[in-house]
Amino acid sequence: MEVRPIDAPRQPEPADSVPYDLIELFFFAYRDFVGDPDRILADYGFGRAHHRVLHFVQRRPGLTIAELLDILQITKQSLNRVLKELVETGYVEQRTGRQDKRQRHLHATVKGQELSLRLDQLQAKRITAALAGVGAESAPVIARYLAGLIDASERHKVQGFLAKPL
Amino acid sequence: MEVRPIDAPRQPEPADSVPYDLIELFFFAYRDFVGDPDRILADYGFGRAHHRVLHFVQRRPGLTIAELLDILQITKQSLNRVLKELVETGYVEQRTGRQDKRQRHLHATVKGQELSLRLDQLQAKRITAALAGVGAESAPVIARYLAGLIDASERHKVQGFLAKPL
DNA sequence: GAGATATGTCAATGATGCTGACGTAAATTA
DNA sequence: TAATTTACGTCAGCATCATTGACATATCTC
Repeated sequence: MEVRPIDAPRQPEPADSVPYDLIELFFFAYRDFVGDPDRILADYGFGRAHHRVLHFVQRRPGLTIAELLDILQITKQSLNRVLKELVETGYVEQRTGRQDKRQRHLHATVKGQELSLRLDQLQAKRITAALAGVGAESAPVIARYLAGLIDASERHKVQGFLAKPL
Repeated sequence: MEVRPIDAPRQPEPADSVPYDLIELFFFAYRDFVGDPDRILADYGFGRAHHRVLHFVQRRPGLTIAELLDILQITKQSLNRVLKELVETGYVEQRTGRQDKRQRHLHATVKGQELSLRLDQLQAKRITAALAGVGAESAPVIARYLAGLIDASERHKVQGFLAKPL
């Protein structure tokens, strides 16, 4: 009564066109990449979502809610919870827009900058070590590869975003 | 009464040792990388966790529960729910070990292999396109970079895992 | 036979996301 | 000026994926 699965022909037609190693390495690498910050964030009662918000706010002082939503691609309800917590605990500050008073410009406080930098440095350390293993001259190739993985429709926006780090 | 955040000195000491572009590209790339499968999985009532289980079971026929837990690094309670669903819907099959009857050896059914391949091919397509952008000869460098991001304590295990795709 | 091991399961909880609906203030446009 | 749109906030409910802790069962090992 048991349906015998066939273990043999796993790649029916497209032969070995599937780069399984890159797929799996990406999974493992991302898992460990976010693992370091996760452990620290837990001490603050924060999660990965808080890190993302804090990171982008710190990197782009004056960012508006709408811009942040566009970057993170989550709903405003999802953002609101974590952002509210970051504001209430003094890591992020909101300033009403001078030109457009409907907007809220986000800024990391000194406390927020310190935490953000601490977390980013953990990831930087990991990246630097990995780069050292392949030669730092490969950094641009890796950056272009990662950019190539981004949705084509998003790529231009992201690259513009990266271009102006301030 | 308002604490003025300072936007200027964002990198107090370590200057520009933080590779922000690689940090952010990794985030965006991973987000879109898992986005494709996510949309399809939703049609099946599955989530990302189901994909991960199905993928590794398909790649490693005969995998035991303990081995799978070690790969995914989640608790058995977390695994149990998604695995049970995959078994009940006929994507994965469990076979009691012949030598050690306590073990459950996991196998993807034909149906499971088809779904797994379909999802993996989506990611493969994205990877192939990104590789084409940087030149396919860079694949080994990228693979080594990603391996370098993995926890040193895990790296050997993962690389051994990748080596024998069976 | 005792203890360790592999797995399964119940219950409660938390983090992160979602949809839908509604409200308010401010900007824009007719 | 009046109507509409935009930017943001919030309430309520829900889904997924993860957690911890406790306990049960079958099987293997010593």
